[in-house]
Amino acid sequence: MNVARQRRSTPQRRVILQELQALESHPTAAELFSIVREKLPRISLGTVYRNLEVLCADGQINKLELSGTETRFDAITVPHLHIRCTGCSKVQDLMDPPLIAHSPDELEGFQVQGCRLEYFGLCPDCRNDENGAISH
Amino acid sequence: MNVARQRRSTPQRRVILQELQALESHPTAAELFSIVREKLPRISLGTVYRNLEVLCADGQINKLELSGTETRFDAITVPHLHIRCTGCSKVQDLMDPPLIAHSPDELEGFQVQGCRLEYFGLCPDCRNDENGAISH
DNA sequence: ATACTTGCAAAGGATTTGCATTGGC
DNA sequence: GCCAATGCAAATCCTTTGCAAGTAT
Repeated sequence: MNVARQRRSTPQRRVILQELQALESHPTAAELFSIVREKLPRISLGTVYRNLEVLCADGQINKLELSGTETRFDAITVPHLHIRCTGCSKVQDLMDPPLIAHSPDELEGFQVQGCRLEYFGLCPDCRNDENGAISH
Repeated sequence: MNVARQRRSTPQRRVILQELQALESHPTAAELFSIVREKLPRISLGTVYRNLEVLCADGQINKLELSGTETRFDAITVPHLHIRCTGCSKVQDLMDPPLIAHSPDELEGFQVQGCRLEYFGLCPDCRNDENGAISH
């Protein structure tokens, strides 16, 4: 069994949470690292990863494991859907999703724990780029 | 612009596709590598990755980029949903999904290309293990 | 004082890539 | 013969981990 470890309040953990809450974006660990480093120049990337893990475990933030990209994090605790840009990889909350997925308790023998519904496409900026010139 | 490269038919490419089509599972590149190696002992993992990429580009197989795990591949070209076991990471097709996600053409400024709906939970085997003893 | 946290560096795992060689066409 | 494809190994990218030192409680 998992013995619940008691948490300590450290400047690192506080700043990481605070910066994440201040962002409306969904940064990767590396992005958050460079933001937090402005406040705490000596912080290490490992500490960021460890604290993101702890904050997730405590339910203060969410880990977004979207398709095929780096893990991203957000501080919004209410369930919501995301759309990811296939051009620039930006992830945005969907405020007005076309449908909300629901999870039955059981599916074909599986005990269902949840589901993930994620849209992807080109964000407004990348649509313009496509119209413009650059192809990949 | 992408100049379409002409494809050659190699034993490696043929066996990779054939073995993937013969599987009802959704193997990772590494799993497929060890299966294919029984037929072609000298094949390298890099070749498997490169061919999976090519076969995807040609629409003969699909890449499954599910939450936070390794990329998996399947040879089923009709759209369908998946459920992933959070215990053993097995991925199974959902033959009778509780809902089918649909994609509008546009969402909040994004040009929608598609969406992914994925369930996760404990597969029958892992449910038994939980009831048994082991906790992580 | 205890034991959770940190910084640092090294290790890990998945995937990609450089390069000389092989082999479809 | 040309150039795509291969095998091999090294490189890359993201993430985790070991460890000694630091610090919240």
